[in-house]
Amino acid sequence: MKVERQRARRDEDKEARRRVLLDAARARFERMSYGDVRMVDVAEDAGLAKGTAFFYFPTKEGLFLALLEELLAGWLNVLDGELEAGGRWSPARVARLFAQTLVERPALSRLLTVLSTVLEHNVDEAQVLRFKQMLLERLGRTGALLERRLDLLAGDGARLLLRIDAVIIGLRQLADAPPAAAAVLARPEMEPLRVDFARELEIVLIMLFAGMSR
Amino acid sequence: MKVERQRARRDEDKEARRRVLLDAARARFERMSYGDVRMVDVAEDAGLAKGTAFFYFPTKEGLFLALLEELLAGWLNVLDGELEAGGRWSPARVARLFAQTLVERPALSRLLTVLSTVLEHNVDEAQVLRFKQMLLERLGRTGALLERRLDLLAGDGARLLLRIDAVIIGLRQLADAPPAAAAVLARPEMEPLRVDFARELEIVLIMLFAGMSR
Amino acid sequence: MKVERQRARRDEDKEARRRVLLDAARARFERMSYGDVRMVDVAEDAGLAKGTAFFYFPTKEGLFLALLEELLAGWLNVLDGELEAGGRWSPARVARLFAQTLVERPALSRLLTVLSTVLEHNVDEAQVLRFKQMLLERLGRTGALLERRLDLLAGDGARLLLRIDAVIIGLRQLADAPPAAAAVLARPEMEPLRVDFARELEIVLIMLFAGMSR
Amino acid sequence: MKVERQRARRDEDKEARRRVLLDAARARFERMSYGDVRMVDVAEDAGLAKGTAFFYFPTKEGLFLALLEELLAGWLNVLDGELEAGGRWSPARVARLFAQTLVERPALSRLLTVLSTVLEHNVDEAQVLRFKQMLLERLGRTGALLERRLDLLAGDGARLLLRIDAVIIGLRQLADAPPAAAAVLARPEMEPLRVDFARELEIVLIMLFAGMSR
DNA sequence: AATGAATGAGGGTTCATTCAT
DNA sequence: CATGAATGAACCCTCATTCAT
Repeated sequence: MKVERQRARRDEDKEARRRVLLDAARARFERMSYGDVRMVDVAEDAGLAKGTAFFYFPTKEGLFLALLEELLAGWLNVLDGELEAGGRWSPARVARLFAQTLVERPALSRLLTVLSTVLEHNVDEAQVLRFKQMLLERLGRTGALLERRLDLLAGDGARLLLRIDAVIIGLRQLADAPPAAAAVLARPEMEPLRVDFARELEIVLIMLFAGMSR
Repeated sequence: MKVERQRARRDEDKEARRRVLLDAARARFERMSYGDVRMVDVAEDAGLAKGTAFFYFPTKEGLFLALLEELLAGWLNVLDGELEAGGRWSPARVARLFAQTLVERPALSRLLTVLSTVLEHNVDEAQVLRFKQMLLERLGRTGALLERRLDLLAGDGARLLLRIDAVIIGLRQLADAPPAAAAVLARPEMEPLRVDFARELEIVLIMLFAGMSR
Repeated sequence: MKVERQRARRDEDKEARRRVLLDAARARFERMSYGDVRMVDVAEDAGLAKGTAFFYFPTKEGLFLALLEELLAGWLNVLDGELEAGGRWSPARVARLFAQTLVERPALSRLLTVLSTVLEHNVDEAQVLRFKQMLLERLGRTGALLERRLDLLAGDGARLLLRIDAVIIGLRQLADAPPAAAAVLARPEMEPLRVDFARELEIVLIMLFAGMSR
Repeated sequence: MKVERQRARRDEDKEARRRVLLDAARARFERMSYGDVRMVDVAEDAGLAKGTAFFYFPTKEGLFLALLEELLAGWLNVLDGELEAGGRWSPARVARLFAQTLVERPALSRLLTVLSTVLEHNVDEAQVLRFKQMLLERLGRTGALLERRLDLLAGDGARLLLRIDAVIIGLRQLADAPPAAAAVLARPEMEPLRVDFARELEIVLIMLFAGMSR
């Protein structure tokens, strides 16, 4: 029990600890709901004691907000990379890009879902500010690429991304049915109410793009 | 202390009890978050004891799911009434109709937000079934009207409504910023991240409609 | 585990529950420090579940403040009874009365010790008010008796009782040495620093009385 | 971040470190309760890292016990100086001396209050022994002066000081009302329960002296 | 000596839900 | 039906202390 792990003295070591914690948090979150993830478990998965986790992240919300920040930035990086790459871009291709990359990142869309309902509570303004600033900047950057690829008016890109965000959040919730709901939706007659996240996202995005083009 | 209130013997009396409970629940929910609403308070607002509330609604989630059911049906009724009424219908007018009627029903969109994350947990399958069946039917009905007013293909109406649902959920969450987030968003440079629910909903719906027309 | 005890419906039954909880609290407190007493244990000693204890007392502090209130009132009752009884009263006899009755009530003086440091925190003003009002009234009553028995000026009785309270608190703390201190005090040369609560209280009270007489 | 501060090699340097820590501890303690003072803050106020503080003082209790030791010795020094100085000494003058010098040292009386309840826990016997020996000796010295000034029997001085200690502790606690209690005491009718530390101490000491004189 | 990561015990409180009366 | 006791799971975070570096 007293097996104290090697101490992280250097900044890079500390960064490594954050990494492990973030990874552990994501791993758990991918298997269960936010509420079911317990800090003790995340810490232990990371090979640390409970208190140590709080040394690196001020609160549970802070930990997951940081995770969201990371996942979001990573995703936007990928989007940027793709969008910058040459080739012909149709709205459909853009939509597919969004849908596919998101399917590969289930934790991301699910975290977006709890951002305003959970993560932004019990986190100090400073961290929220940092998050929003990152968001603002990245929305601008990716938005600009979108404007080019979708032939939008200047400034419409970021706005569109915000709307895409809303659609992601909404569809994710519709698609993630709890057990009881899933059972009901399994009935044949309920087919019209079933939502396949990726498929539906792609469709709605295409609709959105069509509606936004000049 | 032990003054037992009059008992509801007839079905209509019992129905009245449910009414009062639902109204009390809505009133509280309009002033605070779902988590902050306590069953004791709802019961007492309704002039009943805590235990009695559980006689009429099996769980807290059940109570609010019933409330959502009611609000949703009421809202769709209004939509139906409007959409059936004559006059010329442009996508913009439909969008405005949705946005305006929703603004008048803040509890509705906020409940939609917690439907899959909260309400459908801890509720028996029977109630979920009832809810979904109602939803299915109403989506069909209102969907048909939409098809007419927006000149959609047969069957697209219900699908569109589901997508509208997603947009409502997403925008509502983006618009409802917790204190810390609200403070950050108040900064001038954060303007691009601010979301006005009604305004944005109207815009997105118009985009959606445009993208869906044949 | 689900052995639900009989429910206290009538007020007298509820009063009985409070009794049991207060007794359990006192029993534990007599064996250990305030901090070491855990609510779970008190509840279980009382044959109740943890949550039930909080039904009867809002906080741990509230429970012990109620206990102090009771012990204090009981003690003052006894004092009143004795002081009212005929006979000749010398300051020494009064002092002895205080000392002896307090020795029989170890929990009382120890609770007085934590009153302002612990109990009056985390208790709502209403309960504090109730306590202080009781104290005020009882100080007046017992104070009047003291005036008669010690031949004091009118009004000096209550004031004297407050001072006695201070002395009780101070001596109790000096007398209750923690292990490490007790070990040191056991050394022969430390004799001058040892304090026997009852003995010392009696002496100091006599001094106080002497200094207060007209 | 890793800027190691200069090391204290010579004994006088180490002594200086202790000084700074004690001063920092007192400064914090004067602004908040013992429990609210955090070791990290004390250390940082002293320009040291948390761990370093524990190098100079084994425990938090140890730090504050050392502080009490110092304050107490300083106070007794002052008392001695005054009592030794010529002039005529009445009990009232002695009482005033105690009260006034204590008012100038709020931390002292408040620390006396937590001596047996907190400080003497979690401190090794050696430190307690040192403290008690100092106390014993100083009580003897100051006691002797008191005997002279108050015309007491030989040996009564130290005993009296112990009793004064008790009175200080008790009155300090009665005088320091927590918020809720302070609010209640502010009511006009509660006047009889209000305690002004200095004023009351002076009075009680005079009573004590009167009661002790041969 | 100095540092600051690492540890982990520690506990009161809320509230949905149940069920004896 | 109504009531309101009774239940008990659930849980984050602080902070004194240790000790690897």
